Amino acid sequence: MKPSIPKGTRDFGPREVNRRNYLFDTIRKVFVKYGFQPIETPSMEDLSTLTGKYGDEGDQLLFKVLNNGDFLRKADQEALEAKDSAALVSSISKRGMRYDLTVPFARFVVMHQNDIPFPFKRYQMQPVWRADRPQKGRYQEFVQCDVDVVGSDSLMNEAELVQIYDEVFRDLNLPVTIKVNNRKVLAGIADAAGIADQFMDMTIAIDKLDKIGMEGVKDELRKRNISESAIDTIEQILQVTTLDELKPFFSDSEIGKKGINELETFHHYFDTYEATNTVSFDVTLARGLNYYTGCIFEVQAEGVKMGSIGGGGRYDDLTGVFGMQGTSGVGVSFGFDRIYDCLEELQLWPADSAERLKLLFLAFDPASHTYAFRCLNQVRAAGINAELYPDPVKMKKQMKYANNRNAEYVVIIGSNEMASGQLALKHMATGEQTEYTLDQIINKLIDNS
RNA sequence: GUGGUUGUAGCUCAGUUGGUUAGAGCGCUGGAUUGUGGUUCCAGAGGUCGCCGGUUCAAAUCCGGUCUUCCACCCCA
Repeated sequence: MKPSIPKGTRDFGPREVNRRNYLFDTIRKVFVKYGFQPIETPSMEDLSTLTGKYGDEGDQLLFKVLNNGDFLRKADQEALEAKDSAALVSSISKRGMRYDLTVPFARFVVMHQNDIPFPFKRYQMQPVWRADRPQKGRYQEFVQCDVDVVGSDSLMNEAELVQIYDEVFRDLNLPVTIKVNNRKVLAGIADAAGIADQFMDMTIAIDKLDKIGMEGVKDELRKRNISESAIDTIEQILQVTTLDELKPFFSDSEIGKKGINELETFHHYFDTYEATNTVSFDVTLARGLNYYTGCIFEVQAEGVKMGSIGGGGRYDDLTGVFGMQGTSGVGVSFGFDRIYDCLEELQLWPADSAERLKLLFLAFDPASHTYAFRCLNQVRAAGINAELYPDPVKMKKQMKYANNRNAEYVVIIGSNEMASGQLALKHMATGEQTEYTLDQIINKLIDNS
């Protein structure tokens, strides 16, 4: 048979994995510096944990795991008869692949509430799965790196999370824009326009401003049955670029005022930090997931055509659905694979991101091959990563392997070297070759590593 | 989920209105060079033309289906 892998999934070779590890390490280092602790959760969750958390579209994108055994016999026979897939699902699938890391985290917090300290600061870097139609930067299996704080209402957390964004992308040399808004400000806009009941329709429309422009947004609002007078108000508000300009619109909206107040408090903390990247208030930022209730964030890479590479915000009561009321959380997510794609496109990989082979031994004949093997063990005992070409074949072939492995040094051993104990150490990049004893070689490689 | 797009050697791609044995560059293997890689020269291997079916004397080429890729929606990381 011809081998293949499912759509939207990828294999990663040594080159990719080395680079992915560099990216993991860079992100993790910042998470740890800010005091976050790692957790991991299973790839599968009970389907009941996942369904209904991401809206109707999200539910459709959930990968469901078929029950084992004779699942059709136990299936809902009515639904089966009627070919009603939606109704059938719950009787033939009790598990699903996780869709993000936030909902499993909420489940984790509730299940382990007696074992974890609050506020609980956790990070998590694991794959998630979505049955989306793949495109560039859009996969069915991809990794998210999440940091969340649960059990603290302080806006200091928001400030720290944006700092984490800034530091990670600074360390990666990837210039980004971090957009900040607040869900309560959006509610205030709906208030000001007198359409509080059409809040969702309004946010969906204005979220598209970047893409379809002001006229497009107005059309979209009309399509969603929003009145002309409300559209006028919304249009005026969308021109706003600072919090102060926004205030007059919210004179009668308590929630709007609260939103502005939260953003001001956020800045009170955040402005003490010197950011490398652009951090800007953006009234049009809405973000889809409906569980956000406070500040919201989104990260856009500069100079790459790519969807958002990160997003997050505050949710006042995410653990509520699992029976733990009144616990607030705030968190942000890094779109690992999209960031990888950006770094790839902009060629931002550090030169040493690949774990290169330090030293490769090459031998001319069987006798020197065994001799080289003894040398190899001494070198490894000193902690230097090294290999011996497994057979004393033609030197050209062995040298070629050294090139392919990107070996930094080779040591060539034949009868002469065995007799004198002086080994030829060759630096592959320069071609320079000098004779040393094995001890000298070990010292030299330890020094410059 | 809707509409479109793509698929030919390991990789990047040619391939005429349907017409002999499907090509190139790079890579790979061997040799020039019996103790030294990246350059050069020579030779060689490697393809069920994504898959299944149809039309035809004849299909990489036309038609249908399917899978995959990418794009626009939708949504999002």
